[in-house]
Amino acid sequence: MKNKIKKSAINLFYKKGYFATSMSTIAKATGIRKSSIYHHYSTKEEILLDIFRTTMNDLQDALRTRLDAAAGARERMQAAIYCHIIFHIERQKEAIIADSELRGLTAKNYKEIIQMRDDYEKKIQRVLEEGVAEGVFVDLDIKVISYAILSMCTNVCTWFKKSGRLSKEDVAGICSVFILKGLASS
Amino acid sequence: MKNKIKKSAINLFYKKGYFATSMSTIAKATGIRKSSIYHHYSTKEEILLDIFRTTMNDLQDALRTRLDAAAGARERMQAAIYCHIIFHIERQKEAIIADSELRGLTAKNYKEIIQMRDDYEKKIQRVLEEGVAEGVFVDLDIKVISYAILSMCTNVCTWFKKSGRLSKEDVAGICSVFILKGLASS
DNA sequence: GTCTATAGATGGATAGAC
DNA sequence: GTCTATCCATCTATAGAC
Repeated sequence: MKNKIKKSAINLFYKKGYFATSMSTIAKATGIRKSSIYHHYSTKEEILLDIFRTTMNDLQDALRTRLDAAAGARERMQAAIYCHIIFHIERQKEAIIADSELRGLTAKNYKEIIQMRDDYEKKIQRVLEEGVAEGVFVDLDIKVISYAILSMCTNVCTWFKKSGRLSKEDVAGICSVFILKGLASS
Repeated sequence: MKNKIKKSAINLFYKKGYFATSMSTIAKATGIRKSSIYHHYSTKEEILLDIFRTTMNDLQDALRTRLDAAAGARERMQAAIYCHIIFHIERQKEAIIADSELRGLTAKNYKEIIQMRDDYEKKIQRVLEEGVAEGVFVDLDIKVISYAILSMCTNVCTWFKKSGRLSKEDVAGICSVFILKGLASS
């Protein structure tokens, strides 16, 4: 049941946003009364936090697995781009929530999630540093470029349409070629 | 006074988000009672719409001016990147609102703003097409690459810090070099 | 573990005096 | 053009029965 509530919340937060979604709407979508939700979650924010934790953890795990399986900065960057984009398409709803509902978290929870996001960014920045050290990437501003890459790959979840012209692998391929060309030292 | 209300709303929508901001909070920040707001705006949504219209119009105007002053696809793309990034830093608060509060608009207003955004995107896509036709840009997926470029340039407003290491021109320069390198045919 | 009922606060918006 | 006062809906959350 806890999972049914979470799924309803994901759909509603995705469609209407966190603050525009009420506990009674979540309850209705789940098929129970709103007071019953409080048996599983003590506050509305806890539902949001649960979604954040799951999403961020799964994203971290996916990246770790893909990075470990690749050798050399160029291949590792390509693996990271594919992984990030495909995750943000497959988990489109949660990705949009994780990307736009940070303001729904109070200080303590906010810090926890920001920490996870920072760790993730640092992994990408390390791959960029490796590439510069290996001489396969041109010398660049690691911070700005890492934000640029993550922004364009994250934002895919806002415009990608499953019924559209391109598959998720197509999009990952197009972005990957563009980014790696921009990074290349030669 | 209408402008004072708008400025308070911009600060609050930026800090807390549209749905988490109440009319009474806007009134308090403006130094009037909430009923007085309704003499200037008939609904809360109208305040948001006013912010959207102003921001989008100013952005459109800025791009038009900069594009008209540049010749050749490469220079025109560079002008667009600088223009877009510097606008999103100088008007950081409004840019974040315009980028994240679309769900606060009801159907009719939503369509109006989406139309403006689409027009803007098409201008960027036209520059990409020019570049491919001129042979200065590699043959690429215009739609995906235009979204990629706009995503990374728009998102600058979420991480840029005025007290930070880099000026807005620095950031525009770094992104511009990266993007133009990724686009170049040679 | 879900229910009915309700507390207690706050939301957007309006009426009418000045 | 701003004020006081208020309407009515809805919000998050809790109490206590079953």
